[in-house]
Amino acid sequence: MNVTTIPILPDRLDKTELFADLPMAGLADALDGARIRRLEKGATIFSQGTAAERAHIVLEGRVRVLQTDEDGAQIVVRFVGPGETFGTVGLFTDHLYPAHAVAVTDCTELSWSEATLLDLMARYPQISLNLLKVVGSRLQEAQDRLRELATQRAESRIARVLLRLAAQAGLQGDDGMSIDFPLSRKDVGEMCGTTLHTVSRTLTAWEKAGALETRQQYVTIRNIAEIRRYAGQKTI
Amino acid sequence: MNVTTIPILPDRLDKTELFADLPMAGLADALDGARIRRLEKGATIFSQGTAAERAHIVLEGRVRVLQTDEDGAQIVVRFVGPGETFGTVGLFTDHLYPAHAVAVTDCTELSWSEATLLDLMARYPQISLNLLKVVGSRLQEAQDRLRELATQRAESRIARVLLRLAAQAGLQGDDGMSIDFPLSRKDVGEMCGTTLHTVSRTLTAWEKAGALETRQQYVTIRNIAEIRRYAGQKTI
DNA sequence: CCGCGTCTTTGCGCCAGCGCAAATGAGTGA
DNA sequence: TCACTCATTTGCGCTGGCGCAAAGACGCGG
Repeated sequence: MNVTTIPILPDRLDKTELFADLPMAGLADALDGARIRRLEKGATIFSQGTAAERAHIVLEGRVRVLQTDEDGAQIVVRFVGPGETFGTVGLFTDHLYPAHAVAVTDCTELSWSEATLLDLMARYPQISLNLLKVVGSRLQEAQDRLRELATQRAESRIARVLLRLAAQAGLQGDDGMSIDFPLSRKDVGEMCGTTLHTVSRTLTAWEKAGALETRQQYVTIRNIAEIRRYAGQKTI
Repeated sequence: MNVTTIPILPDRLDKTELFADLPMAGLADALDGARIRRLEKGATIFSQGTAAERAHIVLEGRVRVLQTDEDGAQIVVRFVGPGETFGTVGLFTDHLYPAHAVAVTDCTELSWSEATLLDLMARYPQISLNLLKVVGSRLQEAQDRLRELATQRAESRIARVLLRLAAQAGLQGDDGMSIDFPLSRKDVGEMCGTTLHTVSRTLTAWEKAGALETRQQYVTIRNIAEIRRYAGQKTI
């Protein structure tokens, strides 16, 4: 391990979902068993259906997690940002990754083998609780999305995707809140069960209404209250 | 506690998702802290948005878990059967039940207070692993449903709901596999994001094709291969 | 055995948004 | 700077299945 990075890391681990609220010894042990990697934009971290052997955390950058079905249809499960955990569910179920993970930007990633993680969990039970909280929150979010997809129209689902991304990865600037990673119309469509065409039409309309601004692959929300209005809109 | 029920229960607890693979002492401890209840058909077990204070297991009968949104739109999250856990995610996230739970048939239910469960988890780490497996599986299933809802047509989603229910609650009879609890067209619609009308039309068509039989609130699959065919069907 | 509430079926019209297609614009590597 | 690739926009026609409405069918309680 690189001497210069060691002093920084325990502190950063403490700010991750998985290792929050651990005693210092636990952070040190966790670091000890970690593998650290730099990933270039576009790199595949793991593929759907392959053996799930490691638990992962993003330290820097952004990772897209997506599922494919037999017909080639894709959905974006989520974007994973600094401090967030991904690729762990498979360790506790069928030992297969249920999705693909790809670096959207250059990333720094930490990971632990299954044996190391189980050992850490046995020694520091807080990790189990953290993991339950993570998986539980993901489940609640998935169920919210299911309800949206089943009951809301495309426009309001698109608005909700933007709000969710802004909450997770929004940078407040003086011209509004911008989402800090490249996000195509196709990504948004695959996050809310519609086509890139519908997303494009909708965003163009909102841009004309002054609620947001877009550059290629980037979105800035100018008027978040307006977006909330689109999101909350009844079917009527 | 009733003397006659005690000798039976440790054995049955061992067959639940949550307490599988525990040492005998753990089963006894778990039983010790459990509250057992009989519930009549139609009884509400907990309501969405109220404080989540207990973890639940169905011993007998069937429970419907459903979510409502502000507009009154509903979705059925799942049907919970014997041995299965429900209402636990809230304990690890925001301490609110994320859904309603209602007895579909007369039920026997066990439950544990949060403090008791945490204490059991500390003493028997296997419980944490079991819980992670349960929540992880639910998450995977939710994500599969999301993908279906986003990419498949109504007919194939209806077929998949039937297959899932048959796998979970199917009784093999000589005339086919029947789902062992009352299931209305509305339930099916709310499980797969369509209306009871579309479900009715679709099931009628399948019944005419000889793939299944329905009585009021009950479905028997006569030809499961045919249903799989409907499920796997491309968009074309 | 009758009445009533609930579940189910079925007809009909309509429209949100998909599928297809093509043009334009932005970013990148040589 | 040019060529090429990928993202985005926009037009147009079509249709799955929703919304509405009303008429059976079932089963339960009295």
